[in-house]
Amino acid sequence: MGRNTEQRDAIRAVFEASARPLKPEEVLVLAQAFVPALGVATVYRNLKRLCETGELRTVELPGHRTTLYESAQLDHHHHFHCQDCDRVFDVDVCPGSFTSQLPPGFQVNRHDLVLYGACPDCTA
Amino acid sequence: MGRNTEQRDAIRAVFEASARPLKPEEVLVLAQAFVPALGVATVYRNLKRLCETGELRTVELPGHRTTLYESAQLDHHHHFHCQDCDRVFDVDVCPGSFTSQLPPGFQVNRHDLVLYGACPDCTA
DNA sequence: GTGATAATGATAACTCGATATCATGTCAAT
DNA sequence: ATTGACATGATATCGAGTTATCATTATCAC
Repeated sequence: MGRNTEQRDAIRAVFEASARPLKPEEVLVLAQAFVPALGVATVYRNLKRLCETGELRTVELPGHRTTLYESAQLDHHHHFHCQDCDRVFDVDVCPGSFTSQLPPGFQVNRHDLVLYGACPDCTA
Repeated sequence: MGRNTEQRDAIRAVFEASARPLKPEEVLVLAQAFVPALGVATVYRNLKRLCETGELRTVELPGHRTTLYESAQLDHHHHFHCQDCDRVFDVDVCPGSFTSQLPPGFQVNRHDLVLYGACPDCTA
């Protein structure tokens, strides 16, 4: 169980080359540069599998109808969502912990921050 | 243009009584306590309308496939999502703007912050 | 190389939130 | 009370995203 296929390698390559989380649809298009005949089903199958093996992780962004995926090896970071082109970028800003500013009893394990606005391509 | 209906009043009442953002489906069920025959289409029509009149606003939360709605009279705030009981709380913390910390060209209009952890009830 | 079988690709089918349709009901100005 | 425009409710429809089906292909242990 677990054969290596060129399709899966293509999908891995796509995530190594990407600076931002990707939708399944984007993965499909990008990976077709390596394997033109790649099909949708294979993309979904492999995204699921690569998450199970810990190579990828899911990213859930507000307002996005679909789940995005990114390499699981990335450091803690947040996301910038361009309201014009709808792409999502990784950004390094982080507001830090909030536990001290919350009412007693609230314990923060994790936080998600999403910035919305215009990316450099769309500002121009 | 603009008649008052008991359906719309019921939907208003639901939001006044709610301490958290609601899905259209939740609004439907809750408002049916006032108007049992209330239909889905009416909920969607009125959510849209109430947003246009400025009474409600939309809230987008990660992991939610649908748009949520809340009263527009609430001050700027963020949300705390309890991972145990799955409830969403309003919290007053705010990380402020980030534009200065971003690469040039990124322009921030808005941000969403979601904290995940345990609420007072679940910490005990 | 061979063969068992895992993986793929094309496509149909499904999910589910949201919208469109349209006959019926209701609000409110008169 | 009348009436016409607006709102409603049941249902069909839409559409994006995802999954299921299944015949075909490709991987890899041997």
